[in-house]
Amino acid sequence: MVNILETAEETVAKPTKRDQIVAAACDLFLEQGYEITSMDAIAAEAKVSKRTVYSHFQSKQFLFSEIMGEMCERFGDGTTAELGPSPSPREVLLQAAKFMLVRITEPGIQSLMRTIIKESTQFPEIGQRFWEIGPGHMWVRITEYLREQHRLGVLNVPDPELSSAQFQGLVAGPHFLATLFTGRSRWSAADADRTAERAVEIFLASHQP
Amino acid sequence: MVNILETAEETVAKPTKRDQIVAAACDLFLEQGYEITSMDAIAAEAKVSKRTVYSHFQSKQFLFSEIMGEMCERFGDGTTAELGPSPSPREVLLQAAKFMLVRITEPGIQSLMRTIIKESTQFPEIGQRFWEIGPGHMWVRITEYLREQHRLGVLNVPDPELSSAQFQGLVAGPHFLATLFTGRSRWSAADADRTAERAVEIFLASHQP
DNA sequence: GTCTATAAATGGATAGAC
DNA sequence: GTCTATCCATTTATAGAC
Repeated sequence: MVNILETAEETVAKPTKRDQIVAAACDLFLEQGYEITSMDAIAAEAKVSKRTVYSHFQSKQFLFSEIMGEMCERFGDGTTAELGPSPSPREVLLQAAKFMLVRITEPGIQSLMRTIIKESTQFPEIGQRFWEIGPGHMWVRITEYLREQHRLGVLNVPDPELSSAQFQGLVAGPHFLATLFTGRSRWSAADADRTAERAVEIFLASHQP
Repeated sequence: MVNILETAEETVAKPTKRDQIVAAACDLFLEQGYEITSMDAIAAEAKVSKRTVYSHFQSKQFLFSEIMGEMCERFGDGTTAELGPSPSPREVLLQAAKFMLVRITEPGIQSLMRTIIKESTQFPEIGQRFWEIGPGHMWVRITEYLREQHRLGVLNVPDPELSSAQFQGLVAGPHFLATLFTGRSRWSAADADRTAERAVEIFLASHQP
């Protein structure tokens, strides 16, 4: 029911048929997954004939890939901000942790991640793309940041790649694992700040020089 | 191609038709997921007519639910061992961490988890069951253990539920996150021991009284 | 229990008119 | 670009013989 993807330009003007199709497909794919969602259902939801869908998107696979790719890009926006420069590692990591948690706890994003994980065996390029833009990108950036802090002697991080992954696990774990299997977690967006702070505390306490 | 589920009783005797069906369905469901796998394919893989499949399992949903439930049970075996009593929290947590990593890095289990995540919107009871038997069970046990250690003054764990989840994230994160999206991780089963040790170190360093 | 054959429904994709 | 109507392949599930 949540529509993440909206055409940026001129949301005021009445939506074109294509927009309607994209919105409908977006909702249904995220809600049900690729296989279950039929082109009939998309056409119906978009209040458009099935032929119109096919005149805009040559196939179901193409439509799905197009939409998911676009959503990955949208998801990536905002993760490009630099990590620091900031006075203390505590501030930098806290900012990163909070950013991750904001992202992870958005309902739309949860559906997106779930759908990508679901279909990543059939559409590996989508999983890869999301990884590179989202968690993978964050992992690389934190890795580089930690490596630098280690070099400067501010932190003790002999294996920055592993530490970076552990940081991500520490931050995201509580909100993530249960959600994947049961659909809900003990912690919600309201707990995000506290979770972030606790994660950073734990991480820093064990990486002092 | 990996068959996790095998009938425990009399694996020596020649497999019954039912066994063949179960084995085939197991393979195909884990490999392709619920929707894509057809009853035709299962019958073919089991070298049995489709009618025979239906005489053993009343529907595709039933077959899937039955098999996944059974695999959850098998997965749960071994997680029931007690946490401790052991001299040091380090030993107990290390044992738990290694156990988790052994489980997580098994190829068969990865397929299982992936399939459960995929189908947990359609079959929520399966996701729930797996959670309760697997990660959720571990989470509860570690929570209780940490609560007790806090009470005894051995560790400082003001919020055992959160700490338990963080411990899981710390241990599983590196092997888990990338695998879900890209299908492979930078760390493999060979790194498991080191990952476990590092996770326990980090956790303990930040929970000293 | 097991098979071949088939029913009944659905889904992806297209034809051709407007 | 858009629509109605339709083709064709596939899929779940069942009938009835052995």
